[in-house]
Amino acid sequence: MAKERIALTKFETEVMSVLWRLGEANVREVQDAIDRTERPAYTTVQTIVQRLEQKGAVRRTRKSGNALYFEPAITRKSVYRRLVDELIDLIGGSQPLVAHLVETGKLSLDDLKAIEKAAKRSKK
Amino acid sequence: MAKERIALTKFETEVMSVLWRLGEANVREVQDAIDRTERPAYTTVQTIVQRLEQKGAVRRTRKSGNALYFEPAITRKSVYRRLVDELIDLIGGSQPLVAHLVETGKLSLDDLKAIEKAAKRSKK
DNA sequence: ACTGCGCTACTACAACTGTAGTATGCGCGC
DNA sequence: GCGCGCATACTACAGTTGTAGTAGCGCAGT
Repeated sequence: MAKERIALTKFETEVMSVLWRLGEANVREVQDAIDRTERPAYTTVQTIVQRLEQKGAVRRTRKSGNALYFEPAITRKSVYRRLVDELIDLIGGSQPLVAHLVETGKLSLDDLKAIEKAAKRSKK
Repeated sequence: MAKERIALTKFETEVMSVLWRLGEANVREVQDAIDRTERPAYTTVQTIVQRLEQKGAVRRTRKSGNALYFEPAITRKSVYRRLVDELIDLIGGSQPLVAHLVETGKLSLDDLKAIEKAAKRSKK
């Protein structure tokens, strides 16, 4: 699957990032992995994970002690695609998006070259 | 100004896009310019414009008949920057973002080259 | 001057989000 | 075998967002 049209909020996406990184985790581990000055309460993270479960974005894998473990049920790529598509829509094309990145210094010409090279390599 | 940290929703951004394009418009014109199968009600657009006004993203310019005209009070670039920054944060860097674009075919190598060229030109 | 129609201003509201508390259950250590 | 403590399940709630209705005012044409 991973094709599902699941819409994630910002925070939900953040939690998914953690799960993609860790592969599998319980709520406590997710909370610990969240990188913020003001870390959300345990139950807050829990709620998010629950919502993700309802949406079908994560699934339970096992139980250790009385703690549940979760893993992603959708791919990082499918989520990124969605986010990127939305932004492209808003900005009006991927070219303008990248142009904007370059203009604002978020991306250097060297970066572009590196990406090009990598792309060429993987293409063939 | 245009430096303001104004957060816009998707729909608000859509309306801003129209205003950036038209330069100035009344609610009716904005509604007409919105490109959707299911066009929102006049009053819906009106509400959004009002919220944008409250947020300081647009300002009234004049009155014609009894219709108000609005113009953007923040720049396209500042809004894009915000959106892009958020996405980059989520994805973890602008390089991965562009790489993703290339991978998923949203951007061709030729596009990259074109951008590079344009960037080089404007740089000097 | 009057009236009708369009526009604004105000109000409403349900769904979604971020945030967290409470209650209860269950496994582990003693 | 029992209780402690952490985890879960459920509930709550305010702010935001998309969506739109209604009331009423003020131009524009007669």
